[in-house]
Amino acid sequence: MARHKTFDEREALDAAMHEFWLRGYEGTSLQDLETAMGLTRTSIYNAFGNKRELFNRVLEHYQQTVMAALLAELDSGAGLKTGVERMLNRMIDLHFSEETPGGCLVVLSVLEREQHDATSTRALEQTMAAMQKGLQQRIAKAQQTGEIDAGQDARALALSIVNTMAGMMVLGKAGFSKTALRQVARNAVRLLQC
Amino acid sequence: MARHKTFDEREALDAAMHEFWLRGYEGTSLQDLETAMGLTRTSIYNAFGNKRELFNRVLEHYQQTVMAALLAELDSGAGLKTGVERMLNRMIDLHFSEETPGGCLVVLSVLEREQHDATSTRALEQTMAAMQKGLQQRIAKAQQTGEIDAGQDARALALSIVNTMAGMMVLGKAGFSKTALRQVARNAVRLLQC
DNA sequence: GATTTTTTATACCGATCGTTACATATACTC
DNA sequence: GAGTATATGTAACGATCGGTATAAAAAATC
Repeated sequence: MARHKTFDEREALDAAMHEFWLRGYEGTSLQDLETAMGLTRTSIYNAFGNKRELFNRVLEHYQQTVMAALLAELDSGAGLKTGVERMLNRMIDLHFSEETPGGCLVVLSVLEREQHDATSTRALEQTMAAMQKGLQQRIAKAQQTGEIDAGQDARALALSIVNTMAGMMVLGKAGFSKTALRQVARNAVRLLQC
Repeated sequence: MARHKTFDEREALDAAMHEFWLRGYEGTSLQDLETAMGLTRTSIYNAFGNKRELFNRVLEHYQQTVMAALLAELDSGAGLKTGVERMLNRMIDLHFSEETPGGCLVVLSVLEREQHDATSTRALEQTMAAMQKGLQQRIAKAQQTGEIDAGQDARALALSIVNTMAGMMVLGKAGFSKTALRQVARNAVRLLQC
């Protein structure tokens, strides 16, 4: 009977996710991953295949954890504006949290697209497109209930919110303060009320 | 009497700028730079010092060329809203131009801050802070002339514009269309009119 | 033409990269 | 305890990294 793995895959993915999130794909060496995951490279290769496949798993993990938490805030129940506000503020809190590297793994990876193959790039683009479409659907629904002015362009508003999310991650990395990001978030919500 | 350099420094900087803009700092090898600049590494080292110093010169060059062109649009004379609109549209055109890599060198470099030393990081942060302060001053002036509602927070508006600029560069790299980015730009200008 | 100074070219350095080959360890069944 | 299958550990691979040493080329003056 075979030996069982002595590590927790989810914890290992968490650790790898933090490294890629902090340093980017090529900026993260196998040595960095070994240290963070507490595994040797042969164990990493055995469990995940290669660096690229590990990254793709990490991206899924990011969507299922970090991004899912953002969507949970968006759908927290008190209306779209409140949901958007809560989601943007959660992103800000996450950025300034000592438990995460700051910024966004997807945003960083999209900008480092030269380092990624077609599979990773497609996954990244689809992630952002899905966020935009999800926002658009929620805005359209809020227009039906009368919470958002039906005269506004739902797609344009959704694009602006996604744009705000991406921009905030950049400003956060550029050293702008939490107060500054909160002002950006408030202005994004104001756009929904115009 | 000494031999003269046989290359044009400005053209060399342009070429290096395109490489760093496309691939990022560590993603750009000396080999890439040699090919793009048409120089051997000993000439690059002779003229610029080392890779880090070349990058810092490239950043200055980017500010003096690409970013100066954006500011020229901002200050093109027909009022702040028109100026902001022209600047944002110029960024979009630049992103989709076949002559440039797309995205923004400053935004990319800020996100890749793990790859940069304190000098480069400070220069990058100061670049974005200067843009925000420049916008804030122009907004305050437009409030004095009555073009912008004096009740609006100039700093918050400036932050939102800078955020929009950064976000658009990310969305551009994420594969969103020119039409989509134009909608984001329009919404940013609408915020000035609220 | 010789000399000087500087530029450019070529080869090489030590370090690190992602990955693989091979060895060792170990969990589990019989 | 032996055997099997799998996990983990160690060493090494070829390639590439940024940078340096040395050689060759060339512009300009004398």
